[in-house]
Formats: sequence, structure tokens, C-alpha cells
Amino acid sequence: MSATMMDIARDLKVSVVTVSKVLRNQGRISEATRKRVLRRAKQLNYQMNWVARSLVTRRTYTIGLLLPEFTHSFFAEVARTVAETVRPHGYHVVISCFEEDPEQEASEATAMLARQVDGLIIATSQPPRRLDLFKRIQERKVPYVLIDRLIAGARACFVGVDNHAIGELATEHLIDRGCGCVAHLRGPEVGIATERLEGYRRALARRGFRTESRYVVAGGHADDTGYTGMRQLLKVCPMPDGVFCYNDPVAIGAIKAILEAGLKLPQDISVVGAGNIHYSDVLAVPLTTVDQGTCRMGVLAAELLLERIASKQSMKTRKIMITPTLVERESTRREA
Amino acid sequence: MSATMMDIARDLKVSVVTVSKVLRNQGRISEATRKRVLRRAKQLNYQMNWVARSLVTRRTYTIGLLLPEFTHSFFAEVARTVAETVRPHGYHVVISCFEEDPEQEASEATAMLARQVDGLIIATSQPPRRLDLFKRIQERKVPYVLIDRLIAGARACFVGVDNHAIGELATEHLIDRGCGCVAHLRGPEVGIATERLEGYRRALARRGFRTESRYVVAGGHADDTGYTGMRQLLKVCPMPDGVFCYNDPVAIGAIKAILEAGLKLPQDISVVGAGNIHYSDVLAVPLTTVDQGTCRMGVLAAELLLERIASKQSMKTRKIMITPTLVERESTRREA
DNA sequence: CGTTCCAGGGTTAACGTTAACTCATAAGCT
DNA sequence: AGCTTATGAGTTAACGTTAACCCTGGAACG
Repeated sequence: MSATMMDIARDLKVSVVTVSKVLRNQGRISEATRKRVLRRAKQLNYQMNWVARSLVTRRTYTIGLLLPEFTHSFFAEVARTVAETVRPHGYHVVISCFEEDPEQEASEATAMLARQVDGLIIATSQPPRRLDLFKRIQERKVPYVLIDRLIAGARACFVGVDNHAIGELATEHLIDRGCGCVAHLRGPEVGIATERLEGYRRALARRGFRTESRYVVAGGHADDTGYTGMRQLLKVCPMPDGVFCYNDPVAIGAIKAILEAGLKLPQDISVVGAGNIHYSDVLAVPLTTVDQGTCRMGVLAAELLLERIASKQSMKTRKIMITPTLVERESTRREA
Repeated sequence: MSATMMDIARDLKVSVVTVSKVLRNQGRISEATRKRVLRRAKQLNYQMNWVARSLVTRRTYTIGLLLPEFTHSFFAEVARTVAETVRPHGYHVVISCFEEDPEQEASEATAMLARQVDGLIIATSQPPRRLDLFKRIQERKVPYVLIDRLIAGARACFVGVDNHAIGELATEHLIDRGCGCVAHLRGPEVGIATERLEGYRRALARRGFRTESRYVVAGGHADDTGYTGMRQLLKVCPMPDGVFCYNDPVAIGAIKAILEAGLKLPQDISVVGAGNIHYSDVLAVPLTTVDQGTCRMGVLAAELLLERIASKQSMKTRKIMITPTLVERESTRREA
């Protein structure tokens, strides 16, 4: 079908190896031969077959990115930065999304290993039910980096954000702005959400408040749970005057419920989200949120993985914790 | 490193081919041998090397998805549905984003071809400056499907939405709702935006209005251009009482500008977007928009590609046009 | 008893490329 | 002249699988 090195070699009556050397700029080749090879390659519209090359070099220059979902803008952002970071190094990214299903996560990871990826970046499902998966990856000696979601006790590289700090930052900001009753719309039962809740608790305690369970409402990842959760909070007496939301989508849902109830932001209730997703600043009420350094996370994970791929012997595992920062917009009061 | 069929064969004193046959469920193998092979494979934690298999079968079971950007939720949605559609057929998806840069598009496509993808789905950059790219793909006889963005005159399969209809639907809806002065925040200089503008013009003409250039403001893909564009429109005299926005992000930006100016939606101005992106219904003012059948687009493109991959001889090219539908929410007036 | 047939394997040669050598030839040096 | 050295190739054998064919021994058949 398409031209191979053998075609070029036959046409030019040289050996395939000579062609290979020219195309890789390796070995000693006379200028004359080099030019002939390159010309013929261009004429035949030659394209290297990476499958064949990978088989012998044992490198695919492909890294696998395993995400819970595409459409969550946090993960989309991660995917973009990872791809951009590895591209200059000649790597490609295969993305797969397992929809928060541990079984699918395992099967997707297996498929990637079978396709001989050079490394993996994984935002693993929570709670991690398939620890055998990581044992298998480790056995194959394929380097991998966990991102965003840590596996407790695993000896693996990790890049994520300090979720305790997120909770503390958001809650203290609300208190600083004069909120005397700060509620929390917490996320699902996963480590990262629990840590944010923990940060919320610590901040309250440090400022002399008690955590009251009626002000902590369980929820999920998406905006619908923020909406229903907020409606629930509005019925609590006394009504909270500040809400720390697990993430921005939840905060968006919460804001919708608040406005629907005829209340004003931030006069009646202040809201803080987390994530600093793209739309959070074009909302009707631009969202005060905690930036978790999404781009830096992608870049750092990618760089860490490249480093691990380059250094054959397993370096000691590293855990990188990004320090979150508060982004003040208009969903929290200005005055103290 | 990791076990190969040869390891299994050596251990069991059978030939590699026997192992291969067992693992593929092909050829005649006695139950006894089959069991021995499978057991040993499990013991060794054997994983098929797809690179080697692909080299000989000439199929990678990988399809390439070439997108202008990840983070735009439309493309993220497409990516998700494509991946979900092809997964049951054993295919994987390699996504690459070229950031609206034709050169990068060409180089990413080349890299995918080199990696021997079985097919390509491309939302090509606009205007398509690298037609040679598609000639090269065609020469290689790799099936491909264009999505969302068509190349004028190309003999290629295509799945997209009827952009004229989007413009007409949105504009007529605004007129039906009593808007006497409908403006348009148009997108960038690409075919798809021009078609929406054309639909806007046609609808105006059909209802007896003239298109006035001062009510058509140029912009881009993102919300910032919607914001600045709307601020510009608000200064026009008389002020429009209805705006058809090129897409939802632009509409979100426009709404922000409108609210900032102290005007009310939909009482003072009605806004229609296009795309029906996820956040459009959780905004402070839920957005009336035109749904472009994003999921169906992904599914149809994937199915079309699979069909083309399956049927070796090139079937006749097909162009599938999705009919958009209006999704009425609260950014347009109810009363006529 | 010879022939056919089939189950259950095995052999050989790819697939397209690269790693690791080897081998002429000519040039440079003593 | 005889030795080393550099140059510009070529040879051979992988990499891990599969396609396409070939073989053997026994059962079935007339």
C-alpha cells in the first residue's frame, strides 16, 4: 500500500539499513547517498511505520492518560496541558475515560499496556478498588504518575493539590468576609472531597466555630447536586450566610438555587467554589473560587512522567502537592 | 520484561503458533492443550503485544480523532461519544488537538498515520489551508470522516449540523417572540459561522426585515468576544431587543454584558445561543439555545467510520446533516 | 486393505524496522 | 612498503505475532 524503506532501498540499489540510517540521521552516510534517499523518500511520499519501529526499539513514544471523564472541564484542561507538555518531546497521548467505573479503568489500562504505552498518567477511580491494577502495571515496569487522586499508601508518583488547604482557604475567606454561619456542600465519598471537608472543619475550629452536621450536605461532582443541596441548606434555620462548595460546578448549581429563591449574592449569601474552571468568571455572578493550579498539575505530571521514562532505573517516588490560591470575584462580600 | 507467547510455548513445549491459536480462539486445538496454555498465560500474567500483532495484521484497532481544541465542551462531548461508540468494537481512540493551527493539524495527522491508525475523524481547521493533507490521507487509503466542519468540494464523508437551519431557527424564534430588532453576534471567519449568519439573514428576509450591518458584530469562538461584542451592540441606536449568538459561550459572554449594563433578560433583550452546551441550563438565566445534536454527531461519525473501515472498497461518500432543534429556556420572552 | 478424512498440531516466512556487527576501500602515517 | 584509521557502506538477526501451508497418526469407509 504505502511505501516502505524497502521500496526506497530497492529503487536506489542500496540496503534497507542505509535508508534507515539516513532517515534517522545516524551512522555515516555520504552526502550523495543521503540526498538520493531523501529525494526518493519524498517522491514516494514515504511515511515511517511507527508500529514496526516500536516493535524493535521497544518504545512507542505514546503515553496513556486515564481519566474518569472527558467532559469535566478540569480533566479536559489536564488533558490539554499534558498533551502540550509532551508533544515537544515527540510523545503522543492516548486518552481514555472510564466513567468512574473501576472495572472499565482496569480494562482500559490493560488495553493501553497491551498497546505498549511508554508511560501512564492516571486519575484513578475513587475509592480505588482495583489495587491489583497498579501491581500489574508495576510488574510490567511501566512508569506511571497518579494525578489529582492519590491512592493511600501506594508507592507511586503523585501530582495533586492540597485539598485540606482548599477547604481552609475557602472557609477562612468566608469568615474573614464576615460570614458567621458557613455551610459546606461536600462532594462524593472520595478522598479528595473528604480532605476538603476536613479543611473546612479545621478552619472553623481554628476560628472558634463548631462544625454542625446540619450545615454539611452531601453531594456529588456535578452542578445538579449543588442545586439540590443548596435548596436543602436554605431551609435550615438559621440560614447560612456563607457556603463553601466542593467544586465549581456544585457552586454554580448552588448559585442557581440561591437566585431562584429570590436571595442576593453576595449580600444574603456568599459562595466560594473550588477549581477555577473556565466559565466561573463569566457567570452572572462571577464566582469566588480556589484555584487548584490545573495547568501546573498537568505540566508537572507530564514532566514527572517523562523524567521517569528517561531514567531507566526507578527513581524514588515523588509526591508533588500544589498549593491552592484564592481567586476573589463577586460571589463573596467585599466588606468585612 | 513481560511474558511473550514464546515464553508460554517454551514452558509448555508447544509451538508459538499453538499458543497464538489458543489465545485467538482460532484453529483446532485440543481442550487439554487449550487449558494448559490458558493456565500458563494467566500464571505469567501474559498480555498480548498489540504492536507486534498490528505489524502483521496491519490493523491497530486505533482510530485517530483530530480536534481544534479539547476544552471547548462541544469537542469534549464529541470525543466522549466517539470513544464510547467505538469501544464495543474493540477500537481505541487517540485524540490530538491542533489548536486551530493548520500546520499543527497536518503534523498531528501525519503522526497518526505513521502510527497506523485504522481511520481518522477530523474537525478540520478553517479555512482549510492544507488540502494536500487530505490528498495524502486519501493516497494512503486510510478511511476518514469529517465532523462539524466541511471542506467545500471535497469528496469525503461528513457529519455535521445544518448551520443555515440553526441561524433560521434562532432568528425566527426571536421574531416569533416579538423581537422587532434582532442582532447577531457572529463567529469567526469560518464556514460554519458564515452559514449561521446566512441563516440569520434568510430568516430576517423571510419575515420582511432587512439585515443591517450595524447589528451584525464579528467575533470569535469564546465568551470574551461575546462580552465585548454585546457591549458594542448595546451602544447601537435603537438598541436591539433580540440577539442571536453564534454559539453558547458567546451567548454567555453577551448575557454577562447585558446584566452588567443593568438590563433585564428576557424583558429588555432576548438571547439565543447555539450548541446547548452543558452549563447553558444552570446559568443565572438559563439559556435558550439551538441544540446541534452533539452526541448524535459523535455517534454517527464513529459509526460511519467503522463502516468504512469494515468495507474495504471505498463506499460512496456520504454527507450526513443533522437537523437542529430549538431548546427554549428563559433567555427569551415567553409572550409573543 | 487401501483410501480418505480430519483432528491436532507443527514449519516457514513474513510484517517493517533497527541494533550490532562486519567488511571493503582509500587515505594517512612512519 | 606496511601499518593504522576513517569512511561508507552491507549482513545478519532480532522484535512478537500471525498467515498460509504442511505433516502425522488414527478413525472411518468402501
